[in-house]
Amino acid sequence: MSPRTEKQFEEIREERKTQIKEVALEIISEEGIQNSSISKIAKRAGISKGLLYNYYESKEQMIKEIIFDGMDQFIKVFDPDKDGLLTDEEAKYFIDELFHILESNIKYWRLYFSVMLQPKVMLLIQDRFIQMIEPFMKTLVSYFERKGYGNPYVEARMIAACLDGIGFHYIIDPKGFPLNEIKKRLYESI
Amino acid sequence: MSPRTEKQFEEIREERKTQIKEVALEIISEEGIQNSSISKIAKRAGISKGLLYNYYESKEQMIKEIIFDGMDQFIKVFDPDKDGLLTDEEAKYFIDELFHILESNIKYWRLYFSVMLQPKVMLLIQDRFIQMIEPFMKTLVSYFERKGYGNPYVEARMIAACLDGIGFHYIIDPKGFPLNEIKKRLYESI
Amino acid sequence: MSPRTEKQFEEIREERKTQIKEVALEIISEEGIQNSSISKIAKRAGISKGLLYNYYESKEQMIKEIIFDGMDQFIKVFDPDKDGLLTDEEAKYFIDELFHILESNIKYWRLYFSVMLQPKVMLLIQDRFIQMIEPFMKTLVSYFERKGYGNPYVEARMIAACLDGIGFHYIIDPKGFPLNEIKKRLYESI
Amino acid sequence: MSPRTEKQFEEIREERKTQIKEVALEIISEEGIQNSSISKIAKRAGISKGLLYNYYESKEQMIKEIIFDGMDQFIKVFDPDKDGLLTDEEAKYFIDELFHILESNIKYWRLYFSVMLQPKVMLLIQDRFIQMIEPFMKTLVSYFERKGYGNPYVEARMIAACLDGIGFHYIIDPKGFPLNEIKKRLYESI
DNA sequence: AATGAATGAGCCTTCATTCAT
DNA sequence: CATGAATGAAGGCTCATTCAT
Repeated sequence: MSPRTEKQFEEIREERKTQIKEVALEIISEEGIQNSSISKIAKRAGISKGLLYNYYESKEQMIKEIIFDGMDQFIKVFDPDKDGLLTDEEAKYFIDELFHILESNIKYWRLYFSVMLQPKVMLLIQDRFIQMIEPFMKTLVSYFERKGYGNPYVEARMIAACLDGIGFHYIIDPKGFPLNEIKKRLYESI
Repeated sequence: MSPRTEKQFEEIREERKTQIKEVALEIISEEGIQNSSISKIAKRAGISKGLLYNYYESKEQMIKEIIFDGMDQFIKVFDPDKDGLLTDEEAKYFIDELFHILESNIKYWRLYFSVMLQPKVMLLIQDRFIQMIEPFMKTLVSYFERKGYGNPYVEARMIAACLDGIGFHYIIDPKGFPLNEIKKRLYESI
Repeated sequence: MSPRTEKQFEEIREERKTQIKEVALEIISEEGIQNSSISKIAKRAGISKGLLYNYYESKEQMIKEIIFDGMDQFIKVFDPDKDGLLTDEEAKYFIDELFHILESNIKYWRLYFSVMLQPKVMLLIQDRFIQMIEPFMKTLVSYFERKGYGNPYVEARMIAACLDGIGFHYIIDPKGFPLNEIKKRLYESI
Repeated sequence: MSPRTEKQFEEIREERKTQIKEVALEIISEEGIQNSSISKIAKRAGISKGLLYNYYESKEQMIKEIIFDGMDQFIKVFDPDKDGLLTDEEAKYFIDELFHILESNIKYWRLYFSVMLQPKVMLLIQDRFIQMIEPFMKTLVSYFERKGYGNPYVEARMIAACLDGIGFHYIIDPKGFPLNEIKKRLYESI
């Protein structure tokens, strides 16, 4: 049994952090950011408050990391080859994936919308957010350009808004919202 | 000095309530419901915390009243003759008005989205909300039925989601979002 | 119609004050001193808070007056001819009257015991209280002296304590406490 | 430094809880339940308000625990062999003990009387109180029955009331009240 | 690495009292 | 005499964060 290398420690640390984030996201999605106390999170994660602060310097930081994780996931599915060109196939793939993420991760999206509505919190993640959203918009615009739309920029903002609207309505009413039909309906629009 | 008449008191009350509601809405739109403390609201309104409770029996009640005010405004502009039939003209009028309200009342819409995301707050207004949204959806569905859409219900949910998405994007980025172009773009879709 | 004399004004004032005191005592006996806000009292008395302060300079003063009123009532029935001599007849009369006061004025006695338990409040009424209780005790002692008791002072303190105990138990459990039988039982002891 | 063991934490908790209860009882006995704020208690105990809530989930709970502690003490001394039969010897022992408890724990008895007078607080402890007082009364009644009293129930209520009266007068005036003589006087009555 | 006791600022709310009218 | 709007201090409670062990 050789002593654990630094890398192994790092891995263990990351695993722990991920576990904590999962618990935190769960609680936040159940009760909102403000009602999710560090105490609750630590307790459900099975660790002490003190230890939690060993992993995250503050509640704010922890939430930031959770949000960033979600963003990363989003970036992965959009324009996967990062060539800035969205083929028809990639567009369909993107929508499929987006709806998949939405469905499989309601908790995250509740947090996402919550954060967007709190300017003070938004400030914390703004840079990263823009960094995520910009290539997305550019690619979309160029996509609609190639499709020959009169005002591709407006079209891009329109589709982006609609996608958020769909996400919003889905998380508000996950059982009632006809997510699949909406997805099919979307195929026709793009 | 004779005491103030009942009418004078009534006037004072109305003015104060309105003033408080305005300040509260402003702060809520800046910081979210949870971060808007009674202290902050009272301070910005230039009154004591105690006085606020002279006008609203609780923070909850205050928020409820603010939300209801906004709902009333919304109800007024949709299907104004309340016949359940949305003519093409009325549809256009509705969109115009909706965008107008949106533009002139960003603060309220921030509150609206905040509320939607907080089940606890939603509970407070659920009844009134359903009462507002149901005829809206019914009318929309019948509108798309008459237009010959294959799945009018999905179409209605789609448009509702998109409208919310547009609102959402607008309040997040009021300066950058091309509201007018989006409006025109919407005319074509309906 | 001659203008009201000062005396008449004084009478009206006294009537009002009495009415307020009655309401106050009622509320206090229902909810305790602390939970009886000036607002509630004024509202139930049908006047404004401001006016109440016209009659009493503070809540404390008002309560003081209510307590003093009760004491006066008590003094009246004990040794009515104020000769310091308690005849057997007067003793019986006193007990009768005491039990009558107790029964007909539970509200007051709740307040009385409450006040006795709050040293800070007691301080306010101490002087008057001693002034009331001293002749009572003296008379009692001399009564038991004449009866030939070995330790008349102890006997007096004993009976005084028991009377308070009876009052206490009665107000705690007015329906269950056998007040009449206890009264008869008392006749035998004196 | 290794973290504290569970046992160490338990010890700290026990000590703190006891310390808090002592201070709370002291303040309550000085100012009554309603005037004893958590602030005052925490301040005199030399801890922060927040910490108090680490030990008691509410002011109510804290008071409940304090009251129950006192009740337990009382139950111990009455009819110690729990056979429901009070011998003459046990009766004397009980009185001795009762007076001893009274003398050594004035603060608690102030609380006891306070609680009796506050229906809201009484509700919290009613069950436990009845459970305590019922066997006491039953035993008393049967005691007087065996002694051949005409109305043993009335006699029991009478003695109970007198005992409370004595307690009441003692806590109101601990220095002046002739507790020892009263005790001797009581021996004769039973 | 790990614990949870401890802090302190802040939250919502209540209420005796004052004061312009 | 009469009103109730307005104040300000205090009350019960919560919670992110720190720290001795």
